[in-house]
Amino acid sequence: MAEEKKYGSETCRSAMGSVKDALYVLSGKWKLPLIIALREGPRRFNELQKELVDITPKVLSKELRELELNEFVVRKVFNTVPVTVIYEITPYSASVNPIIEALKEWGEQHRERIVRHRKNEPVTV
Amino acid sequence: MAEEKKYGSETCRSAMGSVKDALYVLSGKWKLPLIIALREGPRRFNELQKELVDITPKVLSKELRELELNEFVVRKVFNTVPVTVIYEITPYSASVNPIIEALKEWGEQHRERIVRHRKNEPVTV
DNA sequence: CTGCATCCTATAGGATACTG
DNA sequence: CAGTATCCTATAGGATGCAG
Repeated sequence: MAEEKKYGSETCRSAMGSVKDALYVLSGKWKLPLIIALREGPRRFNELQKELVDITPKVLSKELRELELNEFVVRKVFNTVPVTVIYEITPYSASVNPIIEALKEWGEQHRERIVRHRKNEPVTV
Repeated sequence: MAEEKKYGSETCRSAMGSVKDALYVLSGKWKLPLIIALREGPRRFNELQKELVDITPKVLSKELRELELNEFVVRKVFNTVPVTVIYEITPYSASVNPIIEALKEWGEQHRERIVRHRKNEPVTV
C-alpha cells in the first residue's frame, strides 16, 4: 500500500479536522444569525425574514432546512388558515453556544481592528 | 427621517453583528487551518502547502496575504538564493484561540452527528 | 523556492414572480 | 402565510504554466 506522507503533528491535523467539521455545519452567511435569533424564542417564517433584514425567502428556507437536518431547529406546522409554521431551537443546539460566545466576544473586542479588504461592508449590522 | 423598524432584541442584533464581524475575518476555507498550523511554529511557503494537503499555491498565497493584513501572520523574507520566506504567527493571533478551541471541541464531540448534505466529504482530514 | 498570471468551474446567494 | 420556481451574478476556489 502507498503509505502517504503526513505533515505537521498529529494533534495539529486532528485539530484542523475537527474545526473543519464544526465550520461545515455552521457554514453559510445566515446559520449563526438564525440560531442567535431563535435562541430568543420560537419564530415564524416571516418574523425571521424581518429580523434577518436582508435575507430572501429562498435563502431563508434553504438555511432553515439545513439547520433542521442537523437537528438545530425544529419545524412545527399548525393547521390554521392560513397555515402557521413555527421554528424553534432544539436543546441540542445549545452545544454551539460556546462557539457563538467565543465569536461574539472576539467580534466585540476586535471590531475596530478588522480590515475589510474586499468591500466596504458596514461594521455593525 | 424614516425611522427604520428593528426586529428582535437589541442584544440579539448586536450579537449577530459581532459574530458576523468575527466570521468575516476568519472566513475562507483555509484561514483557521493555517492559523492552527502556524501555532505550532513558523513555516515556509511550501511547508504550508504540504501540510494543508489540498491547497493550491494561488489560494495559499491569497489566504496568507489576508491573514497578514489582519495581523495574524508576519511574513519574513531572507535574502538567500533562492529566497527563503518564513511565515509566523503574531502574538495578537492568540486572541482567536478561544474560537478555535470552541470549534475544535464541538467538532470532536459531534463529528458523528454531522449531516453532510452537499457532498460526500471525508469526515476526517 | 516563492508565488503571480491566466483561465475555469462550482456554488452561494440574491431578485423577482408566483402558488397552495 | 409560507414558501417554491426561475433566473442571475459574484466570488471562492481550483488547474496549470510561468517568472524572479
